[in-house]
Formats: sequence, C-alpha cells, structure tokens
Amino acid sequence: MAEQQEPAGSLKDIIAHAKEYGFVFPSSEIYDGLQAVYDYGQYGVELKNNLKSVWWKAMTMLHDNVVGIDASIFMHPLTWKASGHVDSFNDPMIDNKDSKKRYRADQLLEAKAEEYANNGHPERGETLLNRMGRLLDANDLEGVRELIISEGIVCPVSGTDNWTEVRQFNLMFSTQVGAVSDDASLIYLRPETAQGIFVNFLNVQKTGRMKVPFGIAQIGKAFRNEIVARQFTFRMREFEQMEMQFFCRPGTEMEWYDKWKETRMKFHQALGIPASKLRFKPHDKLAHYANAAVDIEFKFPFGFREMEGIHSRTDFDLKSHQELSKKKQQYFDNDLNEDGKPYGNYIPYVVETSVGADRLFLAVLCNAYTEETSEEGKTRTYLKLHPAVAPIKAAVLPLVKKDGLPEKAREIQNQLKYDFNVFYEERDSIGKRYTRQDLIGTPFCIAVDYQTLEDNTVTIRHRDSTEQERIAIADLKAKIGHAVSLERVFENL
RNA sequence: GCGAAAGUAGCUCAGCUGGUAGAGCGCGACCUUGCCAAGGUCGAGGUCGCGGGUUCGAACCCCGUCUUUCGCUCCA
Repeated sequence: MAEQQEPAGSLKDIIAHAKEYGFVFPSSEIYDGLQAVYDYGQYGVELKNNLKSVWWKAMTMLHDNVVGIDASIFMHPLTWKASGHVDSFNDPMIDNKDSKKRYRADQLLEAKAEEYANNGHPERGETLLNRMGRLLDANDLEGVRELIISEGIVCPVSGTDNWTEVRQFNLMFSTQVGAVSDDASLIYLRPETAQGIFVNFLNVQKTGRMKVPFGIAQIGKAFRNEIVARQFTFRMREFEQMEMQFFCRPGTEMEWYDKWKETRMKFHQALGIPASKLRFKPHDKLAHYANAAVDIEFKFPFGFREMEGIHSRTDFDLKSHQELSKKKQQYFDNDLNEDGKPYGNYIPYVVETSVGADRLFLAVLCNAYTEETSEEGKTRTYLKLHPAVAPIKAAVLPLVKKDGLPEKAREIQNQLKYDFNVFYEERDSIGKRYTRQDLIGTPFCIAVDYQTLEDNTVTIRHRDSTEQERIAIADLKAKIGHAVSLERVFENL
C-alpha cells in the first residue's frame, strides 16, 4: 500500500481540497453528478472572478489599443460554417474491436491514399479521397466503413480489420431557437468566443474609432462536446475562455505574435507561477486557420498541459466571414507606407491569445497548494495564492470571545469591508481559525487582543511565514491595500 | 466507446469465510481556554449508489444499472 501512495499535491489531493473548502463542486452532485461539468463554490467563484478581473484589466487598462466586448453565446449558424467548425469538427470515428483503439475514419483513409501516392499511384489515392469525400458529404457512415474494409485497412496495433461501425462525433452542442419546434431553427452553442469578436470587428473599429493595430478582448462561456473529459476542470464541456484578437497589418503579424507570446508568459509569472512550471510548446501541426501557433503549458500534477494558446490566425476568419456574409470586412489604413502612399484597404491579420479561465484557475490552485512538514512532524496545508487573487483578503479574529474583543473586531471588520473581502470569526481557538484561513489562502489574519483595547494596534499574521507584526488599526487599509493591489501584479508585466 | 478500479456518516476510511454498521476528523450545545488544527461533557447524523436475484438472513455472493476515478482514441 505505502509504495502506491500518491505524492502530496497530487490531483486527487487538490480535487479533495477544492471540494472540501468550497472551491469546486461536481455539478448536480445530489443526482450523482454529471461528467465533465463542475460548479464553483463560494471561494472558487471569488478566485475565478479575481483571475478574470486581472486578465481583463491587464488587457484593457494596460493597453490603449485593446478594448473589450461581451458577445452572445448564440450566433447565426453561418458563423460556424465560416469558421470551419461545421465542416472540420464532425469527426467520423471508428474502433478496432481487437486492439480497442479508436481512430478517425477519415484519417485512416487519408493515410491509405498517401501510401498509394508514395508507391507511385497518386491517382489511386485521389480516387480514394474523392470517394471518401462523397460518402462523408452524404453522411453515409456505413459506406465509409465498407470503404475502409474494401481497401484492406487494418489496425496498426492489432493488425486486424475487425472494425466497429463508424460513428459521428459532433464537437458542437446544438439546440433550437424558436419556441415552436416546427419553425425552430438549429443553432449551436458557441465552441469558441473568438467568432463573436470577428463578427463585431467593424462595429468596434468604427464606433471606437480604432486604428489598426488594435485588439478586442472578451471573456465568456464556450461549449465543446469533448470525446472524453478528464482531469478535473482541465477538460470541461462547458468552460470559460479569455480571448483577445489582435488585428494588425498583413506582414506584421509575426512581430505581434512574438510580442504577445512574451506578454502572456509574463502574465502567468506575475500571478506567482514560477518559470520552471511554465513552457512554450510550439504546434507541429497547425490548425486550418493558423500560420503559427504556440501553447503556454503549465506543469499540472498530470504533466505539462496547455493552459493558453497563442495563434497567428492570418486573415482566415475575417475573409471567410466576408465571403459568407457578403459584407466587406476591410479596413482602410491611412498610414503611409515606404513609398509615401496610404496602405489602403485590406483585411487585417489576426493574432489571438486564448486562455482557459478554468485552466488558469486550476493551474493557480495547483501551484498554490502547499503541504509543509515542520520539524515536529506536523503538516501544514495552505494555499499560497497571490494576495491579489485570494478569495478572502483578511480575516478579523478576536483572540477570545469575551471582554469586548468581539465588538472591537467587528469595528475593524466594518472599516475594511468596503475595500476588501474580509471574514470575521470568533469561534474556536485562534490557532484553528488561522489554519482555516490558511486552507483557503487568506493572506492576512488580524488578531484583536487585550492590547488592542489599550492602544488601537492589532497583530497581522502573514499566511506564508506565519509571522506576526503589530501595527496600528489606522494603517491596516494601506497595508492590505498595497499587498493585494493589481499594481503589484502589473509591475511585473 | 473500450479496459481497469471504486461507490458505507459532511470528510477520510474500517467492516474477516454472509448473522441486519463502526472509528477518526468534522458538525451542534455547554464548560474550560491569552496566539498557530487545545481539553472535557453531551448530542445530531447512514434504508451501506440504485434495481433485481440467491439465502432463514446480504454492506458482503450473483446479475443488471447509474455515477465517479484512472488509462486509451480526439481536441480549435
């Protein structure tokens, strides 16, 4: 048993901690839960809101040329035709019954076609791809299966052609708009927030008198039918994205791509994530719209995984919307080029930064989760959260529940509550109360003792060091305010 | 979807080869308590995931089912 024990700070510990202390609950738990959906609890929502707020302000307040919007989750169905989601994300899947491996049926056939081409029969490969294309367009999944079998395609692992039927995995959720189902039209829940930005590109550009280069930021929910959803809140069917699309002059996109790469990496470090737990991971295989793409990965307990993606999306999206909507998506650039003439009309290129709010939350939580064992062998668990994102900024604790200390503590709470999320507690021993605050990552505990009644000073205890210092009540607001300020975070950007 | 494991108190878990449920922590009340999960007394809380079956008797055995976790396949 002992050698099987998970190390401290494993995902299991973090999931248990998140649930136990009100950060993340499984969705619909009283009905035995719903896979890959989670709810944020009373402290989780504070932490998540703080993270979103830091991101939003880092984007909009620190950059003159970035503004925000809040687009709807419902969008015109053609949006997803334009973005490529309708065509590219209906994957036909097939399983091999012997090896239990799953493949994309189209990829198996494409591999076969490539094999023909490599063996000097490119025309046979072409024919195969055309047949596959017709079958997929007709949604003839049984035909696709027959094609795989007639081509003699076998599983590379088992070497057999003992295939299951081909099944369609639609990664977008759909629903109907319109109360009467007969008239209702099919509509999708957006699989990414980006398209809400693209379709508003000209609205924002014109009404905000924005000049390229400029960016539009947005935070919002998105929905994907993941084939499997695992690793806690890392893969969720309903999740929240924080995206910024930066519109720039064609040919300058790589400069901006590099700049945003660095800016975004610094952001995560400014939140207290050490550089050793972060890395860039360039994509070897680019998506249909990108000419460069890199992930910022965080070292989760289950390994380095994507937290944020930075993509150079070219003019793919705007061009595609222009084609389908028949509305020009051009920008007239008055700036003068090397020849002294205006750059004129063009469809801007786009650099996207897209971070999962839930993934950032999980990364920050994993990074903050700390177990320390003292010399006496006692284990102390606490969340080493950056004070700016901690759910509770300070707890006000009377040393004992008598002799006027609670009343004095309430006074202090009332002085602070308009500026900070403060917590008051008078039950149990002071040590127990300190510990409870450590477990939710409260950076400061203010203890009201008998000396407070004499000279209006309190002790303020620091979460990470557990050290205390005595300061005047009048200085609390400034002291805490400085520690939790965004300015301290942004200084590092 | 496949494979494996699991589901018993709020949490973590025990419960032997079947004899109708337990601990620690937590929670509530009271007493004690001057700084890092303090002590005492009392108390609340479970149709053992759900449905069948075998049996005199099922938390335990069998079948089904649901949910969760881990691995694999996909991932903008």
